[in-house]
Amino acid sequence: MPELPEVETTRRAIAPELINQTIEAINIYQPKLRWPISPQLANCCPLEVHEVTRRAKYLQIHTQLGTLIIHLGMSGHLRILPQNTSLQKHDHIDFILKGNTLIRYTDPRRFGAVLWTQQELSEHSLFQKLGPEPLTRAFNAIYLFTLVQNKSQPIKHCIMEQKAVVGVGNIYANEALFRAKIRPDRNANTLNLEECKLLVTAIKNVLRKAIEKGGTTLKDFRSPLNQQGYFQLDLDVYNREGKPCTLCSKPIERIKIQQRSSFYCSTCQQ
DNA sequence: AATAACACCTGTGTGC
DNA sequence: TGCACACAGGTGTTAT
Repeated sequence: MPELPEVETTRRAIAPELINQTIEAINIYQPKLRWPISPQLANCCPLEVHEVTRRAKYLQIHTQLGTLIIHLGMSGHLRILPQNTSLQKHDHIDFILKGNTLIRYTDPRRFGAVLWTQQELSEHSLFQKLGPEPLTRAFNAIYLFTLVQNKSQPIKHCIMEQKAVVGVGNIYANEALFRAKIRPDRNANTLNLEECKLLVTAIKNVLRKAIEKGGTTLKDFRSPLNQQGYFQLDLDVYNREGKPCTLCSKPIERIKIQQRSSFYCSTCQQ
């Protein structure tokens, strides 16, 4: 489900519920996520939340004792619910707030993670190898052009790896490459500076627009307030195999790149 | 060291 | 209906 726009949409929805509030209890129903949930997690309450931030696709809930780190994996989501809401299949964790609210973590495939750390986040292993945030000046054409020089892999994989840049997943990688008019299977080191500039701009624009629209709801993405996203209405190539290109009407093609479905227009993208 | 494939897990859709 | 298989918004680990 979640790439950067969906994670950011989630962050914006839960932040007002959490900031300056207290998590009074954490109920764990299923500890087997990507990494087993530490038993310590249930024992650290009450937690006073100071701030809710995002780095790449990770949510960071900062408290007086440490930080909760949440990753939604492929199918995870958070919801804001009244405390009497009954549990359903795949509900794994409840964060019980003071008052009548809880925040519930649900994740059918359990590729996501909920971690507790008292480390400085800059020293945490999860954040060591991440590239720059896409919506900052650190992610720019010269940076990407320099990095791409010794990359012998498809450019689509390069921008999805969370090393050249973070937050880009399969939907937005396809969409950004279409907007930049670059084929997803181009070897990264064949991009010239101008193409890097177009790609950087396309990534920034597509992510900004998707955040504005509350993310992409293909199937089941909902914000914690149960609102769907609307960026799927703006998709040019993702999941549009055989449908006409929005620019030239030629049918969109689908290929596999590093095991992931990749969609492009063979006329508009070079 | 860089790159590609695999693994984790459940649900859904398709074709026989 | 049932079954087998492909596929799904991610990423750490293992193999090449």
